[in-house]
Amino acid sequence: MRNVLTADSQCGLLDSVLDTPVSESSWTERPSSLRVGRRANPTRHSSVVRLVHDSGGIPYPVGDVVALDVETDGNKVHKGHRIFCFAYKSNLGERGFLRASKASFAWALRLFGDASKTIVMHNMKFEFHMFMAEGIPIFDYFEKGAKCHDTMMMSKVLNSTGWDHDLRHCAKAYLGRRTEDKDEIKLWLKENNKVKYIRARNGRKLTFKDAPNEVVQNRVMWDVDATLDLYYFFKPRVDATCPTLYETERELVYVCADMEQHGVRIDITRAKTLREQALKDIERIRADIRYLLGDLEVPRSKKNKRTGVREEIIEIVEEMSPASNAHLVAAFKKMGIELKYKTKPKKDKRTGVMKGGGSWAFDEYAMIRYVSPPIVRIIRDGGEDGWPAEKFYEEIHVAIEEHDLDPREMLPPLIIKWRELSKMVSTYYDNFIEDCVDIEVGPDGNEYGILHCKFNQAEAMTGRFSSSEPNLQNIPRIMGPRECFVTRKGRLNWHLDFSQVEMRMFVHFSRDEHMAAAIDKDIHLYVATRIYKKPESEVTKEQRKRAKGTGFGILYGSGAETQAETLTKKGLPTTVGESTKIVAAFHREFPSIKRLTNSLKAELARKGYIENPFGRRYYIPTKFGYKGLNYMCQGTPADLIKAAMVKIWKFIRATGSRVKMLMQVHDELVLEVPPVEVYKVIPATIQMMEDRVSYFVPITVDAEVTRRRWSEKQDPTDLGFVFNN
DNA sequence: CTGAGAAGCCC
DNA sequence: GTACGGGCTTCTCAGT
Repeated sequence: MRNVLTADSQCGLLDSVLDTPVSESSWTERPSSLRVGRRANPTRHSSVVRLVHDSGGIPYPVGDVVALDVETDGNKVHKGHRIFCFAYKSNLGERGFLRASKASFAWALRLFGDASKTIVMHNMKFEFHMFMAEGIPIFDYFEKGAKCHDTMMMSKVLNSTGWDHDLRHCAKAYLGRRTEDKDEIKLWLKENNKVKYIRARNGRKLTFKDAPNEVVQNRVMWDVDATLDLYYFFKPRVDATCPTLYETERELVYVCADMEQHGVRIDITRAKTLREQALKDIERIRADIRYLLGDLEVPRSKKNKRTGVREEIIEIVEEMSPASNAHLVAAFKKMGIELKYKTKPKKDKRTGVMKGGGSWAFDEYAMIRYVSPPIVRIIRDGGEDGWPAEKFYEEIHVAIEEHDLDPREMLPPLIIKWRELSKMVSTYYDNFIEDCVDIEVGPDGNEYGILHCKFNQAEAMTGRFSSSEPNLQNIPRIMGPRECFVTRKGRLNWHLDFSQVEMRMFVHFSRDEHMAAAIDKDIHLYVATRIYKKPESEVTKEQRKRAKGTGFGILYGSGAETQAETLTKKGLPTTVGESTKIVAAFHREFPSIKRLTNSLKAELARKGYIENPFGRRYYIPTKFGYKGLNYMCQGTPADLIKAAMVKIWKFIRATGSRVKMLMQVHDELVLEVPPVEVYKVIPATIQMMEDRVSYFVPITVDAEVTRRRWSEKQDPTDLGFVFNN
């Protein structure tokens, strides 16, 4: 195994670092609770790997560029995971490996506060969280001019359409590093986690912290080494192509870190109540289905290991699972429903290659086609309005009776409801209940907690954020989950959203005068008047819906077939012939769109990429040129809101405001505001988000406010707030 | 234990 | 000839 600490030492400073004696006490200060795979006395191999000890006198780097990386016992700071060691390497070749201790954090404090240093990290938001948990005031230092750089964000802005911006991929792609060394620690964990008695002894899975010193050191030194080299690789390229975009993303890391750290407040009791209710409903549906179906005979195929021949085994299933395709096939067959619809192959996101498809389909659209109109109507209405299970249930029974339908028609709607409910439980309620921290009991006796999610800056190709662990960007608009999101005590949550922003971008890039004139009214209605050549008063609701669907379809680059399918799925039965006509009419009325698409394709062919107004480049393979329009219309608002977030965050901090940013949902920003600050902050914020001059149509912001629950979002004027711009 | 496929939630 | 944009999570199943 290569020892990174003693390899290629380039200067005397390094030697002085390495010669620092390892004190016995520094190791006993924070003894690991574990001795797994570790030598009893680490000092014994200090002749092999010499350490910068953590008992004071840690050498401070002379080099002005310092790469930093931490190792932790988990990746959730709010769950108590902490740094157990970290490492650095400077541009002068100085390196060090530090165990977590008062002294080493004091060292880090000095470094982060040192405006003469450039600190380089890969995914620095993580380091920020971890060092802030140790008391290092990262945000204050930002304001005092400390410069932290993030090679992950550099990678992202240089290649927004790339997927992998983690250290492993960057080091491999840009530095030609071999990644086997980096994986050593993972392999160690994998091996040792397999050993049951080791896990049993500790009562938990092993983490990086449990790995032997050498393994940890090799890993963290590999990381800082790669990070530093990546910085020098990326820096000139960023400076040459997109310095402003990078600066926004870099500063935005602080904003995201702040949002993630603050978190949103959850009414845990409400989540528990809703969960219980959903489970009750599920139980009832389960019983009904059981009554309908009885036992199911489900064929299973297994390959014989020896012969390689497929064997069919019949499994008797008493309780079917609505998520199991095999169960559904058996259930439909038993009900005597002839299976008709198969799943379609889907494009692999990365390669664009068609994958999958060919199984029997049981998604909602397929289900709807198996039942008669009264049931379809209930499924549709119930879905749109978010009926409680009880009502849904009643309606189905009534419909069966009134229309004298075959009771077997109950199966599809019951499955749909079952899936919907279990989705609510496992994706939303369960996570709300389990992931909350800082739990407290409110004056109403309810339990409240804080939910921290991740906002990822380097995931979406267009430049949007994504959210995960848990994802706060896909909370259902109807039904229970939004009831669980509550304001903090003495705060209002303000939801500021860009109005019709994708459509506005559409108009901006196409320079369509007529659409521009209608954008502040009802754009979809206007499009309908043009497509159908009718005055507004004669446009039906359906026609408007079709026009709206067509607008989005074109924005997404879709053809007539998909349009027809999408509209039909949405309850507007449309043939391919009809949709072809509508799409043609759209292009006839708004020829600027075709021109725009073509010019973007031409730009792509010429340069190999297209670039949005913020300098974000999309390297799109030519065959995916149809995506260009969408990337521009989706990516531009993404950068617009990112820039606004940085401005707003700086404003909040500069004015000593107590406003906090809570979350971002693509075209919407949620701020937590003390009532006394509403007039000071909200108009200013809206102004920072809006842009009434740079675009062909003004970019405007709508505000809504929640006093208590997200599900009860209101118009601010209804609460007595009046803004006159 | 992992990966693929299906489903379903958001903008 | 080509075809609906961008995300995340959960569940099941089959083969490792």
